[in-house]
Amino acid sequence: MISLSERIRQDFETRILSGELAPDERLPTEQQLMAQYQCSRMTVHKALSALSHMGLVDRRKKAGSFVARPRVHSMVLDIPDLAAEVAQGGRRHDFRLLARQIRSSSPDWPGRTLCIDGLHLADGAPLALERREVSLKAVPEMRDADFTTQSPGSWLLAHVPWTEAETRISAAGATADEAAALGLSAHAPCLVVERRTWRQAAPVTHVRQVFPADNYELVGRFGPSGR
Amino acid sequence: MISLSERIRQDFETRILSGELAPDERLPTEQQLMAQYQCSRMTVHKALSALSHMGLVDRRKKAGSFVARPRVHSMVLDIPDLAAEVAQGGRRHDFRLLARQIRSSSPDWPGRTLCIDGLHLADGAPLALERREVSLKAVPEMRDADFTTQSPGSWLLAHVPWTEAETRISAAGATADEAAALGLSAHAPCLVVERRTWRQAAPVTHVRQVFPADNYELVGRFGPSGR
DNA sequence: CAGTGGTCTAGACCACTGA
DNA sequence: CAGTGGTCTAGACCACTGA
Repeated sequence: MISLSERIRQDFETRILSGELAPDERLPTEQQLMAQYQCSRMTVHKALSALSHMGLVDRRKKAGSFVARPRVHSMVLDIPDLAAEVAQGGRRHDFRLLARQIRSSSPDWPGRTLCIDGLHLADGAPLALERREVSLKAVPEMRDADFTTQSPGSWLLAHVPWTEAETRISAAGATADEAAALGLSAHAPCLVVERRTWRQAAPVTHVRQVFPADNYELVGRFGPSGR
Repeated sequence: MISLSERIRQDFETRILSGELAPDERLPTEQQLMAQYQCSRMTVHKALSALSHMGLVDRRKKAGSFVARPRVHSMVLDIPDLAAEVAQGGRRHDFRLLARQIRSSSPDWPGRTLCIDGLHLADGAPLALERREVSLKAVPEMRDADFTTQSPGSWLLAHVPWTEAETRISAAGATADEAAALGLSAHAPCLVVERRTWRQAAPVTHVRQVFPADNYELVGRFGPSGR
């Protein structure tokens, strides 16, 4: 059973996405909607406020509420932990540790950092090559963690609470080292996902994951069915 | 001046992201927060409800509100129209029409489709190669549109209201044709952005954009600064 | 069964801003 | 300056579910 405010929100979402309400068209005022739906102002306000938050409606004081013009496709992209994502697809995930070293302080990284190279495998086949730096100042416990069974990403997800993150997605040709580790020919096209995370403006980790093309893609949706 | 409910929301966001409140830790009840902030229940409810919507907090009846465990990094990726994005970066955008034809009905596309090949240029340099199919059944007016000045993407954004969309991001080596059009060597790594859009479950357009690697990247953020 | 969150009401005051 | 949306209050009833 959905709430009345959710029904009002869905009504207008449907009418906007169907084109019945065109961009720049004015929606009824909250007063009119109160009469139409026989409910209090807070209930219609919640519905219109949610549409405004979604970017489907622009609300302006005195002027009213208007169907927004589509400008960008803002897409919600879920980037889960690789181990979780592979497991959800019903495949077996393994992480093979390739190298591990501790580096001293650098301009980018105050304090010592743990540098980890590893390979993600899905059902035994190479999925992605990962190079990660972790600040031991931010996460000292990681020095003694074991990555033969658990990937550094999974470890961090389980041991470090919420962080701020920036993700960059690009393409690149595999370097000689990357090609060798992934079983590709040199310069083979790859998808590169790079993520930096912080806690309180202090860097926690920086990871670069290289996926052979045609082996991985990111999918995002926008629309009423998508939520 | 921010509202009280927004301040409450930010207080808890900060405390969660800083780690002061650890995953699974219980937050105060709405009753306790009413006393603490000297406000009504609706005000604290709005704040906690927003945190729940953001995924930072899990709320369960009778049990209470708890800091959520980080699982995925859901990242909001804005994929604007290329012309608008280039212009925003202070560069000049041009679209060069390479081919245009009308195809008859196919299994994938009921009704005739308009097929457009073109090249996006930023300050005169190739930015992306685009191949697009548009359903003339859904958008008959497009048959007579002029794409020497405006790209098909900009035209659609201006003439077709909200759609549902699915975006896929992957990497691929340039085909011979793509390489020639973009001035690359064959098999050069490229970022591929593919988007399908619908209105009322009827396909509107399908576009595949190929960006030379190192020429383009997608950036998304998660965190308190990001909103 | 009692505590908690989800929703709603009927009112209020206010800031903003377009007619 | 009057219409509109933003926020808040003090209450209510209810569904859910863990102690």
